[in-house]
Amino acid sequence: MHDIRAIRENPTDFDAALARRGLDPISPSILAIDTERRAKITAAEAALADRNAASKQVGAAKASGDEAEFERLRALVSDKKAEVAALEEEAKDMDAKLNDLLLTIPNLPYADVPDGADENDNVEIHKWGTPPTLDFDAVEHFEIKSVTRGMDFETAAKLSGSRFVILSGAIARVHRALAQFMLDTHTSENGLTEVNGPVMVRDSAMLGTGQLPKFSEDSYQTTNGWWLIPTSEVTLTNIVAGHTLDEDYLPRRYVAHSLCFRSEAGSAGRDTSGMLRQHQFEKVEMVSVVKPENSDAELDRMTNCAQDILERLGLAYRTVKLCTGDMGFGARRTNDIEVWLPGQNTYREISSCSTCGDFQSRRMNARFKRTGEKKPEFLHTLNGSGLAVGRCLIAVLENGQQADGSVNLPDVLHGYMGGKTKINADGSLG
RNA sequence: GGAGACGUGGCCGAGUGGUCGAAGGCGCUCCCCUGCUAAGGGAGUAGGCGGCUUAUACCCGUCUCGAGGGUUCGAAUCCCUUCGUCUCCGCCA
Repeated sequence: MHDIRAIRENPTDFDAALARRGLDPISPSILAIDTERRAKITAAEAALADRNAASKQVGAAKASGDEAEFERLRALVSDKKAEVAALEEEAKDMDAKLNDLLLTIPNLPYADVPDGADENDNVEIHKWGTPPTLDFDAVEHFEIKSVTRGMDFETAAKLSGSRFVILSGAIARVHRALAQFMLDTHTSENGLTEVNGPVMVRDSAMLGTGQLPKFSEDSYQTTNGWWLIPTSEVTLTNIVAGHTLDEDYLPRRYVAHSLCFRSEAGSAGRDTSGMLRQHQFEKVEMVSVVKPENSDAELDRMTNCAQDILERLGLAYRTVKLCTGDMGFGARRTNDIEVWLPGQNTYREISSCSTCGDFQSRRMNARFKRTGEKKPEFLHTLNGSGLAVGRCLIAVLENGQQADGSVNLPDVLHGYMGGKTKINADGSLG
């Protein structure tokens, strides 16, 4: 949600920033609505002021017992009623019109975000580790001999259709271990507060973080109107919706492990094999709520938290700063972390860390008040995966694969695996 | 699922049709007094929107007592809808 006053003051910069996202100038139509809106408000309020003044005199006349005057004023106020109602209606319509339009406009990229059309224009800003050198041809995760039995797409399709999977045995265990490892690391080492919250939310929550009104097709909705969250960013960020926080309550840093649901409309044909892109998946999500002056540093901190998980797992990755054309709706700047997948012989996204500035907090009306200051200010919100659990499973399996079809597990997971260190070629733990 | 109660400012809590954006208390800010492990006195203290403006400073207008709608000349106060909270019963992981 954009500040209409900022647009009013500098429409040229606003359009220029949106142009970097490939959008046509929109400030003229916004300002036209805004101008009319303000004219309507002024007119409606003037009429209201008249009515209120007369109404006040009605009370005085009644109190003094002047019945004739009372009746006269009463009629006057009554006459004003229709006029006021009509003007208020118009003002409200224009306000809604402006609001509806503003809700569909994406966030403005920060100046340092590189221009570009798609992922090919993203800029690498960090690289860690070396892809494993294998003396055999690496295969994709679902082709690894020890994995096939515990990763069943056919049976899942029978139950639910495509883009679902049933994990079992050692694979399910590694998947669970990864989620626990991530949560433990973030809470014990990185200072995040663990949260376990709803995966079904109202419209207002989805509006707050920006999934609605534009992207309703991307998510699922229950018959009674709840949305299945596409990410627990929705749950975590909306914790502060509608609140005015004390300055010393900040920063808030949350982490949650949750199911996520995505329709993947528009992804037909992409990543159809394996469990890279599912309708239902698990993710450990981080959300930070901070003061404006701290959000840049917070994005670095959050990105480091996500990278830290991969480093502890010993997985090679690179971090890219997304270009304007590849950034999500609500982001001002986004760092994607891409993990090396030997089976695909490339880096694939496993985390996306974004700062939204005050874009979401304006939608949610989430503010804070500085000590001693009168005016509340909008918070800054950030979100990032830390990490996508399913994709991390893929990475662990592909990077740990051996010539005989077994998989060596990262050291940090051994404690979560009852001391087991590998998945044997037959699928058992060893 | 059934029955009932309730939703007021940062917090607690008065207020059942007009003088209420709203008593009182707590908290917080400033000032005074006092002087040592404490207290006393005074003042101030909601937000949104529109206008004015260099201004997120004043000032003016307007809206907001969970939200939306209605009755009325006029609503925190009456009615309806809705969301939420609590209590009892039922059911249940």
